[in-house]
Amino acid sequence: MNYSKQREIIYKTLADNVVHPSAEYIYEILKEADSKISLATVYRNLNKMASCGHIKKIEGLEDRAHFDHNTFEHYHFICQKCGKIYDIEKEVAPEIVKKTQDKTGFTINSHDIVFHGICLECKKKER
Amino acid sequence: MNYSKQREIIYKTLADNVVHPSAEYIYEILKEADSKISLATVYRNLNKMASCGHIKKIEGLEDRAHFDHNTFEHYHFICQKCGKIYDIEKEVAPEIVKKTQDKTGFTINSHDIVFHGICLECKKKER
DNA sequence: ATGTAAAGTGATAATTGTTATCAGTTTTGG
DNA sequence: CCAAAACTGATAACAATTATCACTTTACAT
Repeated sequence: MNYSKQREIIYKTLADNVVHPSAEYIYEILKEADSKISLATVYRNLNKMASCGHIKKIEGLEDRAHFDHNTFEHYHFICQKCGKIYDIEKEVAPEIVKKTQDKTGFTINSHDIVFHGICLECKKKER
Repeated sequence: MNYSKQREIIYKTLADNVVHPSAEYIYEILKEADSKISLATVYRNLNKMASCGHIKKIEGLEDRAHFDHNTFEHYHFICQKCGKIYDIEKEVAPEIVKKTQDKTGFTINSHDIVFHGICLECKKKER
């Protein structure tokens, strides 16, 4: 994989964002910063970085995919009210890979956990 | 929700299938059995049944959604070789909801776990 | 430095899974 | 049996993502 200026700014934009942005969102941010980048380039590079493990692709949330520069093993929570995505630490499911491999005999290369519910902020607002 | 013949055969087709079919797959099976059903009807009814909890929608696998008539809480494993989807029992992640709620203060309404890897059958073939 | 092959880009067309629309049909309860 | 609500098939529309392609950059051997 060769170096590319575009890939670099895409990664930086991803890493600087506290949120877990979608491809479109990153594209909009870069457009505002008057970069002449193409949406296709954003998709291309996010996918490329995801498939080589440099970033993480979060699928199965709504309709769009989101990306995460945090490659530590962790999970995600999406608020059904505000749509915000939160990180959940892996300790909530200890030894889940070992247990599943032992039980099934399958080889597990990766796993994803997504929680749906209402976040604290939205719970406070509800009252 | 009114009765409909189409919904009934869609549910039967889903329940009779060991696999976790997609909407398209169910549509093909019904077409072969010379039903004049429409693809839109298949989608409509799968989604309707999913949202009332009669069946389960499995999202975030590849690009298409899959459906499961097994509504017991359980997880899924998708084989990266053959694409087959297997059920994983919930015991691999005990108390995951309670732990996550305690840790975050969020309210969790649902959660999904998807494993990716190689199933036993494909592992045997590899040798 | 320079030439060349491989990799990357922007612009946009194409694809794909899914949903919306709508005129006509079926179901339901009084 | 009748009206209102729900449902259907056919197909258009949609939205996210990917493919295409002519052109530009990058890497690196000479």
